[in-house]
Amino acid sequence: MKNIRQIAKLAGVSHSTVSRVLNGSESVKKETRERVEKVMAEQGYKPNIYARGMLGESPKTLGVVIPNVMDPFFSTVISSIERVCRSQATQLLIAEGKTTPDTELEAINYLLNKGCDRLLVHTKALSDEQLAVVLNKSKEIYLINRAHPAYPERCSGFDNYVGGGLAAKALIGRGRVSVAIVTSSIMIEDATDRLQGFIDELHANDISLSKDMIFSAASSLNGGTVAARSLLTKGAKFDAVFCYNDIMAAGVIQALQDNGVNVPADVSVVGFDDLEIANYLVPRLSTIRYPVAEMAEAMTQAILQDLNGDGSALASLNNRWQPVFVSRESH
Amino acid sequence: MKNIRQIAKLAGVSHSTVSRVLNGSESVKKETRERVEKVMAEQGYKPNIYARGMLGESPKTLGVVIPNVMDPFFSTVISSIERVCRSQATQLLIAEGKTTPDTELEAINYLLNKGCDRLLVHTKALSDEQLAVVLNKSKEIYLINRAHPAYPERCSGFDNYVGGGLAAKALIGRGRVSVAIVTSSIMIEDATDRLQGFIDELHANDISLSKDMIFSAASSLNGGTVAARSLLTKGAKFDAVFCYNDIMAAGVIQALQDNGVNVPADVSVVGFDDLEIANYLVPRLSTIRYPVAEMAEAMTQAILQDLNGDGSALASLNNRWQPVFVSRESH
DNA sequence: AAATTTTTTGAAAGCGGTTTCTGTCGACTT
DNA sequence: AAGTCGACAGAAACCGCTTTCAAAAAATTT
Repeated sequence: MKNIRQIAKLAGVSHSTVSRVLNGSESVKKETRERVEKVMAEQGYKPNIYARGMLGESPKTLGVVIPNVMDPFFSTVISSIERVCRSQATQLLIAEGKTTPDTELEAINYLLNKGCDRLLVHTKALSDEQLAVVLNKSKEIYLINRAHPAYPERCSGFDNYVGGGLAAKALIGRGRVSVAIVTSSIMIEDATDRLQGFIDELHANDISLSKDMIFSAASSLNGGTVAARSLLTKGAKFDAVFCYNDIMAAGVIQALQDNGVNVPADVSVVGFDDLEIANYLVPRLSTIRYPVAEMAEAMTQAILQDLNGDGSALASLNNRWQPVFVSRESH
Repeated sequence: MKNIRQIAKLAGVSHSTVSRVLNGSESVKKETRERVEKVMAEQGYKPNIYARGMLGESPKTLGVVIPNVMDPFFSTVISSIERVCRSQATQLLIAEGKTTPDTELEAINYLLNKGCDRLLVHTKALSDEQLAVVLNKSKEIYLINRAHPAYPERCSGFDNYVGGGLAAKALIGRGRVSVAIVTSSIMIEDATDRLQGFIDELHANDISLSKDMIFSAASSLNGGTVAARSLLTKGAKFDAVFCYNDIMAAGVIQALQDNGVNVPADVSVVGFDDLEIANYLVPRLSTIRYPVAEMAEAMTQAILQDLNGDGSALASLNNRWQPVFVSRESH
C-alpha cells in the first residue's frame, strides 16, 4: 500500500499538502487539490487508519463474546448492544464463543488483543473457576446472563429459580398434576436453577416428581422432539411438560402432535425465554419471559457510562432480573 | 491514558524495556520484568492499539451492512460471514442499515470511515440509482442478495422469479386451483420477482388469478395474520396460499387454524426462504429454499481472496443462485 | 513599483509503540 | 588477574499520518 509521501511525490507536492487534501482543508488551491485527488484515485490510495487513529482520542471499543450469532436468543442480545453502542459512538466487536471452554477463552483473548476497552461476555462453557481467573486478570471484563458469586458487581443475571417456580404455578393453576420435564443435556447453571425452582414449587404444592420423568436432550428443536418421543414411548401418564426453553418446547409440541396428543387439551406445555418463535407456534406457547433485550441494553448502557467516567452507573446495575409468566395458549 | 514512556519512568527503566516486557521478550531480567508489570497493573496501562497497528501489515477489515441483526434471515448471513472472516484473520465490522435509505447510507459511510478494506452491503431501501452513485464512488463495495444491473460483477443475487415458479408448481402438483397470495407491502425487487414467477407459472398451467386475491401486509408474523384474516372475511374460496416469506406464512397458518381452517387438508400454505422456523411450525412449512448461508459464505470467501491478491475469485462468483423447493407438511 | 496582506505550500515535530544497534556489567575462562 | 562472552538495558530510528509554524508565492493596496 502506498503512503502519503509517495502520493505527494507523484503529485509533485509535499505530503502535508496531501494531508490537507485528505482532510478537506480550505487552504489548498483548487488545481492542486484536483491534481492530488487524481493521483490518489489512480493509485487507489487509502490513508492508514492506524496512523490516523494514533492522533487524538481513539474511539472507545466494546467487545462482545456470544455463543453464536444465529440463535434468536443471542441475536436479541447483540441487537440491543449494537443499538446502544451506535448511539454512544462506541465501536462494537463481536466474536463467537461457540460453546466450548477453549473457544470461549480464545474469543476473549482475541478481543482483548484487539484493544477493546471493555468486554461483555456471554459464556456458557467456562466454569466459575476458569472465569474467576479471567475476571481477576482483566478488570475490563463483564458477564451478562450469568451471576458469578465472587464478582457480583460485574454481572447481570436472571432469576432462573423463580422462573422455574412460575412455570410450576401456571401448570398447577391448570390442575395439572402429572408433570414431565424436558431439559438440556448441558446442565449449566441456567438449567439446574430452572429445574430446582420448578421442582420446589411442585413440592410446595404436594406434587411429587419422580426422577424418571426428567428427560435430557440437546437444547435444540430436534432435542425437544427426541425427548418428547422417549417420553411417549415410555408409556408414562403425563398431562404437562415443562421445557428448558422455547426451542425445545417447539420440538416437544411437534412430537406430541405428530403422535396425536393434543396441546393443550391433553397436555400442557410451557417453555422458557419468550423468544419471538413462541408467538409463531400453534398453539402459541405459554412461556417464562426472560427480558434479554432489556438486560443487555441496561448493562451496555452502564458499561459505556462507566467507560466515559461515570463510575456510579455500574454500581446501581440490576443484577438479578425477575421473570414474568406469559400466558398464551399452550398450557 | 498513560503511555509507554511514563510507565518506563515510574518503573525506572527505559521505554524499550517496557516494550520488551509487553512482548514477552526473553531478555529481561525477571525482577525487572516483575517491577514493570507491577507498575503497568497499578496504572491500568494498556498499549495503544493504533500505535501498534501502525507497524507491520495492518489486518484486513471487512465491513458488513445488514438491515438488522435480529432477523433470522440476516443473522444467518452474519453468521456465515463471521465464520469466514475469523478463519481468514480478517476483522469484521457490522452496522445496521435499518430499512431507510438514509440510515443505510449512513451505515455505509460509517464503515468506510472506519477504514474497511471491503464492504458487503445488504440493502433493501436504496434504489438502483442511489446505489449506482455509491458503487461508482467506492470500488470496494459489494452487494449481497441483490443484483444491480450495472455492476453484475460486484453482486451476488438469487433467482426469486424461478422461486416463485417452483412454489406455483408445488401447489399445482397438489391439485390446488384457487390460489391466494400474501405478499409484503414493501414491494422491493424480491417481492415482485417472486410474485411474477408465481403468476407466470400459474398462467402457464391455465390457472387464472384475479388481482383481488393478492393481499399485502407488513412483512412480519402479524402482517401474515392480518392478511389471512382479510382473506377469510372476504369470503372468497381458496385452497392455497403462497406467502412472501416464512415469517408471514407462520402468521397465515395461525390465522387459518384460529378460524378452523385446517392446513394442509383444507388449504395449502407455501412460504419462502426456508428459515429455521419453517421446521418449528405445525404443520412443518413447505417452502422455497433461499441458500443465504452458502451465498454469504461464497461471496465473503471471494471478496477476501480478492483482497489478498487473488483477483480471479470474484470473477468466477455465482451471482444468480437457484432456489429449491423444500417439501414438508403444509402443502 | 514597492509595500503589505492573504493564500498556499513545505519543513519539522510529535503521536505511542517496535526494533535494531550499542554499550555496560558481571560471570566465566585460562 | 586479564580477556572473553552473554545477558541485559538504553538510545535512536522508524511506522504513516496530522498539525503547527514559518516561508514563499500570489494578490492587493498604496
